[in-house]
Amino acid sequence: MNKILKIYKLLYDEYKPQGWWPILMSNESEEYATLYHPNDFSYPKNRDQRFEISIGAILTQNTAWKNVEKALINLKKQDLLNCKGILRVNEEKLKELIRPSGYYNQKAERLKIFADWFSKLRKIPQRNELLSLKGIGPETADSILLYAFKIPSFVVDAYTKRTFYALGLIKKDSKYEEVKHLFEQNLPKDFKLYQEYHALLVEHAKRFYLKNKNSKEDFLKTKIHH
DNA sequence: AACCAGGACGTGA
DNA sequence: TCACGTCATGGT
Repeated sequence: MNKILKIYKLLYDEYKPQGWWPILMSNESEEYATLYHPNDFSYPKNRDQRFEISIGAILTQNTAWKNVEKALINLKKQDLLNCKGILRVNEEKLKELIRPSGYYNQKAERLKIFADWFSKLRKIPQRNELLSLKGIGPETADSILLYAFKIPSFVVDAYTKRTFYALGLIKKDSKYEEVKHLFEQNLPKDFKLYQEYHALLVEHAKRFYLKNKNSKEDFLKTKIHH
């Protein structure tokens, strides 16, 4: 078994399935929260849910999910968490609603641009189409493809790089596409596996590779060799 | 009370 | 191509 797949199995055995992507739900008392759904890999119910996941991917750029959740709830309460809603609301109002997620000036503009593109979307998007939109870089594009459209496109984030650099599997200055290829060339092309692997790496890195606070020794270091 | 979070873009060399 | 500054709120 190759090392990349072995690491996945070690992570999967260590942590519970993570159930990304978190979706906005309301409980009995009509309070909203984003919830994870372990072992649920069903295709997004409808167009609105694919849109919600995409918007979340944009809003979470360099931002803690808790802050994104606040923004999503603000939009939902105004019935604006859908393509038409984002197109309808005026940009200043949009800025106000997504303010908790940070960078709200640029993110508001980018949500508008994305909603405009999404409204004309009639087929599965290509990666290059997404990358051509202002505000969507490689990680956001891959997140949208993988979680909103269930296309096996591996997501590489800062946590992934930190962990794999610590394990000696990539260089510190490895490019996004290099790391992406490393995973995709060593894994079966399975969107469920890609989703779970990415989420598990985030969970692992939060425990062992928080910036400037890597106190504990990564258990993977000893186990990946035998 | 600094430091950082599930990045991306514009600029200058 | 690429290093660097910028964008911004909220949690620890």
